[in-house]
Amino acid sequence: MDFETEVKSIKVKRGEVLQGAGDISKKAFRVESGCLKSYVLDSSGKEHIIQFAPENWLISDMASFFNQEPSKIFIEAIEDSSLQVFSHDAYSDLEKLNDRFILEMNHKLRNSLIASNKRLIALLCATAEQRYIEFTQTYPMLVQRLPLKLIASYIGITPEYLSEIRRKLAGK
Amino acid sequence: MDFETEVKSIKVKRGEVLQGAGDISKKAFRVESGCLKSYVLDSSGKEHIIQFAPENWLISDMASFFNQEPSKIFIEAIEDSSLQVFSHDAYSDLEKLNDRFILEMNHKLRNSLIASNKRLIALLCATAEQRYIEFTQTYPMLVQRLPLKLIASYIGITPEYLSEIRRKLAGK
DNA sequence: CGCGTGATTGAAACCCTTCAAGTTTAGTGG
DNA sequence: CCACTAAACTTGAAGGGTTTCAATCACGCG
Repeated sequence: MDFETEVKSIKVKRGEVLQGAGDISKKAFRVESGCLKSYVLDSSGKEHIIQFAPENWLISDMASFFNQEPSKIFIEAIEDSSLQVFSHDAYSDLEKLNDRFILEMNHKLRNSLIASNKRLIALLCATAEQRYIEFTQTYPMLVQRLPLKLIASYIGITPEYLSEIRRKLAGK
Repeated sequence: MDFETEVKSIKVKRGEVLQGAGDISKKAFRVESGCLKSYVLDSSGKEHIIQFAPENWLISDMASFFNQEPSKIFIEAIEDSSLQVFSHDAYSDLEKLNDRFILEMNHKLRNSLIASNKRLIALLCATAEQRYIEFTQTYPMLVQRLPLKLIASYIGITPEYLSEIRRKLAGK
């Protein structure tokens, strides 16, 4: 069993849901082209975006994928996309057989954790306006590419308020 | 060079700062007894707690430790504590020499990432009251042990407002 | 005892949300 | 390629959650 046999490529259309809350995640995705999002729904049904995944990003519900417990996260295509799909079994095998794979995964996990903590700090420390500015600096491509609505959800505010922030910033 | 030679134990007093913002982190800590916190200061100088580390927890500024870049994070003892200290060099050596160590670290990183994402989701989705209730359920020991002020900082609100939440919850 | 730190309370102010309406933009089928 | 419709964006007013500030109270420790 080698790498090739375990990883397949698929194409999905915008709006397609690859994983729903309640599922036990059996798959992780690497985006070849297009863009995905992962999100949760709060108690009032509002969507909160956890992650965007444009080209070359990995996306999965780690809690569900690694611990094989029911997911609370949705993964959905926000553009027509082409994806590599990693099965949980393939991941386990690679982890057992391939030292270099583990070390690489180690570095990816680290970087994800650093990024996650950075976002946490922003939510704790920064105002909505500061978070928006930081987002535009960190992901300039995504600002062009994504609807305002999704960016608002990512930085933790309403689209209406982001609209107001933009107007204010434009006026400077 | 083996594990023992690289890890030493130290004792620190409450209030002692083990790492300051601006430092390049050369150390990670495992708490044997006592409790540490890590935190950042926002632009107005207010403290926001990233992590508590009671017995058996690891604490470090991962961004600085792994990437050897200047830290934005403070690490400070909130009780008299006894610590194991891991140097960055020791970590690098262990990573090169010891497969089992990498795999273990892999699992720890995963769990940290899952926890970090969980907290992110709480900040995005839940009200302050819900976050406080979740905190009391997740860390019942810490609720006893820590001053309200620190818990407020951790869940991202002011001590005054947490006080109000507590009164309201007690009234039920 | 008295001092300092932490907890509580209340009032005013602020950030952000909600709701509702109107305008623009983008996707789709004829 | 245009027309139609749905979706995205903007705007404003009202309201809620949270902060700020200031004052008071409780308490552990020297």
